[in-house]
Amino acid sequence: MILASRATGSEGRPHHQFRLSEGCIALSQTLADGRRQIVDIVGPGALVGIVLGDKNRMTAETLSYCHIERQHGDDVDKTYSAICEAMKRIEAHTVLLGRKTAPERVASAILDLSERFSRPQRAHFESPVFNLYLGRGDLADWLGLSLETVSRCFTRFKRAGLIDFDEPEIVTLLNTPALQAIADGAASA
Amino acid sequence: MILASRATGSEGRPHHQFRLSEGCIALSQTLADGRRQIVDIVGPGALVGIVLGDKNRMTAETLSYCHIERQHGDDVDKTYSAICEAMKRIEAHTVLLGRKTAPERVASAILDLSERFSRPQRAHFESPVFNLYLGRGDLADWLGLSLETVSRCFTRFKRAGLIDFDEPEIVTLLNTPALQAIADGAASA
DNA sequence: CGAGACTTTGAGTGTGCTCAACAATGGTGG
DNA sequence: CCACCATTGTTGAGCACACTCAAAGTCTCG
Repeated sequence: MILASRATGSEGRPHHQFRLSEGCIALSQTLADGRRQIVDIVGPGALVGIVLGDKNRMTAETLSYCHIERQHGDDVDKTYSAICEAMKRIEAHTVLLGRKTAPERVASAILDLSERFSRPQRAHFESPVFNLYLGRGDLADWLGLSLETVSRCFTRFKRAGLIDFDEPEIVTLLNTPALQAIADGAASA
Repeated sequence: MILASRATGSEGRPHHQFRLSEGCIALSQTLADGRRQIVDIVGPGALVGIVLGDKNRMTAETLSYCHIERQHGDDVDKTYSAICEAMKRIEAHTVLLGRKTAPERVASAILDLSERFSRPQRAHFESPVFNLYLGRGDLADWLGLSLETVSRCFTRFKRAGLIDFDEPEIVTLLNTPALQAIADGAASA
């Protein structure tokens, strides 16, 4: 499912924004020969169409059922803090893409998505379980890797007892600190 | 030379911004083991310290003599369009880091910097000459490559007659369309 | 049951990295 | 002025990580 990608004009501030209240959206760009890069994964609470000028053509793709609410643009403080969040995400992702190894990228992605999409836990002692809305191919296009490399990292983490999954999209975190160490580049693999 | 990296608090909009009127600044982040990623290169006209919350610790480093002016934060439209520009830059850079090859990255960087830092041309027929404010190492940290790879790409472009330089920081564009084709992934090398 | 989409796994290759030596430049002090 | 050192850039050899190509397995859906 493809959403209209332009929510605002080329300059000036937009008159209203759209807030994603539920679901998951991928914003991506594609090179001439088909190489695709997912620039941001938008989760609940984030604004959609923040700075979509007309220079950068961006494709927005829903990865689940989504619910979007209109938010008035004159609530400047809310808009500003949402932009802050988007900036921080993309800045962190820049470091990931420029300087992290494949396992580090996958670990970072798992932790990031788990924080943003984990289901409410039933008991405090249960391991966090969450739904990757992205398939292996989408993860690859987000993390700047190939599909196969992503898959290999997942099985590696599974064999190492850091995560578990039966269906490839439903992941259980078994050892969050170890994953965090890998994501930060402090552990080997 | 290191600037103070926080120009705004953690949330809400800042009361004033700083506009770079002259010079060049690199914004970077560093991993625990020293790997560095330059997240953005700020040129004349751009805002400094846009979304520097306290979560993402960002280092700002001047690469030349700089002149910075205060700009009032209540000029919302100006601020907003500057944020737009910053977003577009970092989004394009995300594609570069995630999906482009080394020569494509270097060609993109040369073109980007030439647009933002080229000296006024004396005659219309002269080839554009500009100053890379970044050294090879900084370019590497910006483009997610190693210093040596950046250097090799430069000499490759030089040998191919696409650019020229005697001092490694002062570059002349000899064949902009060919560079553009490489940057876009439409030409082999 | 077969078609299609997605994932996993393997084998081999290549791009870009690491390690290393050398050259060019500029600043400092004898 | 030149020797000395630090810094930066260039170039080469070899390697490794991640990619490409390929095949087989799983699941859903018609």
